[in-house]
Amino acid sequence: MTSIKTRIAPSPTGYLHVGTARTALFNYLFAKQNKGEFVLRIEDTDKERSTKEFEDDIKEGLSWLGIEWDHTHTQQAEMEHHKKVLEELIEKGAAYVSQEEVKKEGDRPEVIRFKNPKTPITFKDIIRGEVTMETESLGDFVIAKDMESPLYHLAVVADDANHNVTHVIRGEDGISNTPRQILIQQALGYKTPIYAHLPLILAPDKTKLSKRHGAVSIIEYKKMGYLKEALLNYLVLLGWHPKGEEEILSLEEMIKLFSLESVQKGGAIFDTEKLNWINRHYVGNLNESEFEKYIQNYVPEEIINHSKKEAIYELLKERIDKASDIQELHENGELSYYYKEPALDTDLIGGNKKAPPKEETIRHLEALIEALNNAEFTKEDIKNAVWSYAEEHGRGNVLWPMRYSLSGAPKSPDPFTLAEILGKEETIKRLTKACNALQ
RNA sequence: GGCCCUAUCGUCUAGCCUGGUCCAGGACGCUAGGUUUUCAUCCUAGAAACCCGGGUUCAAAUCCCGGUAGGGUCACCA
Repeated sequence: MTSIKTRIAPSPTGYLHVGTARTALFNYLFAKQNKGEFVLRIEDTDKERSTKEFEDDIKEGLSWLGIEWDHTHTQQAEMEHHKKVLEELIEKGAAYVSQEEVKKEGDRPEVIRFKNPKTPITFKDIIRGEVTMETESLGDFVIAKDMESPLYHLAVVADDANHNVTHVIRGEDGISNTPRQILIQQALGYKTPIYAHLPLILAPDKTKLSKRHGAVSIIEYKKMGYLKEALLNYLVLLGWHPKGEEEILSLEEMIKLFSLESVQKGGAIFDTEKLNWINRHYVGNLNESEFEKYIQNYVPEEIINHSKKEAIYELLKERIDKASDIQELHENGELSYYYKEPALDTDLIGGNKKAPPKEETIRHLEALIEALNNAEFTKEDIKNAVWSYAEEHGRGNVLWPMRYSLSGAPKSPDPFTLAEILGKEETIKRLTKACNALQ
């Protein structure tokens, strides 16, 4: 049995987007679980549009995700071989130099066309079964601009054969290219690889991902603060599902459980909500130091230098889906109260809806100040100092003013945690200020 | 338009090959309730789907046929 080899063959004319990343992942998974090889081939035959920047982005994205390739090569480096294949094709009479009408700028008067035998092509697709296509309408398609400039179909066939690629796992948009490639393989006497055409990842409007809709670089997801484990986990669930009901999977588990045969046929819409949920799950598993490192570029200085930053981080952890959410929290004023005395809206001190008369709220605040003056300042002690009073006068009536006085925000963590983080002096100060504001 | 692919809750999907155990299961989201005020977390409950029409069969989400809908692809791009 020959050993299995798969490849991901992106062209450096665009970023590594989620579609390509998912295709790479499936290729990787299939190769690894079969103890085979996974290679990266940069398809840069289009010299005008290929850039180093995109090539770097593709490699950076794959590396970040942990999708490691065993070998890499560019098609530019295969030029000599392509030329030889082209010559062989012409020699065999399977391709010919064709005189062309120059229709648009850049057109050449002479190109190389494949002599299409126009026989119907049937190929085996692991995901879709047998697929048959007529090739009549393809005509004598162009396979090279000249002997030095092979085009996609020729290069793909030459490279896959030359590098012994056994399984071509690619997006469904490649399915209509397959007959052309098989025709070339047959003319050359090459073995046809086994195909598997993956369902497309769709934008929310059910169309193919495009530059204006979702086809951004994977690196952008990294910048938004998505964890690679989460993105990988979400991606593997797009078009495939493990047998059991557990959806949270590590790369190792994916390699073990993945099955190309059970890949879905229909396209899958990319759902940011679920990605966020999965990311939140992985964020929750981060330990203290991992979490601190994870959010370091998103947290304001004041929090980083805060004496109680560990406690604040713990709170932050359960309020975010991804690191960049912290910036949003900050902009909404849900962070500044940890280090800065908040501005209070006197109408909100008593409560956000059915607030009791302010005389009553003043009394509660005074009682809180007195109780806290004599308390130790751990969360537990604070709660104990205040709890029976709050029970007696209505939790909402007492605890809301306490919480709001400390945070100045309609939404925030509970007042005990807040008070502990602020410390006794600052807590009493803010409570007193709220009390005075009501007079 | 030609060729091709696809069709289960809003979304990702299990089940389909080997018809009955499926008045269709899970997850995200949503709704309601609960957990020491608000927000978040967490817990519990709930609403929510077999595209349509024929056929085969005692029995169809599952098999067959036909529609319909959606998508992909038709470059001297990859």
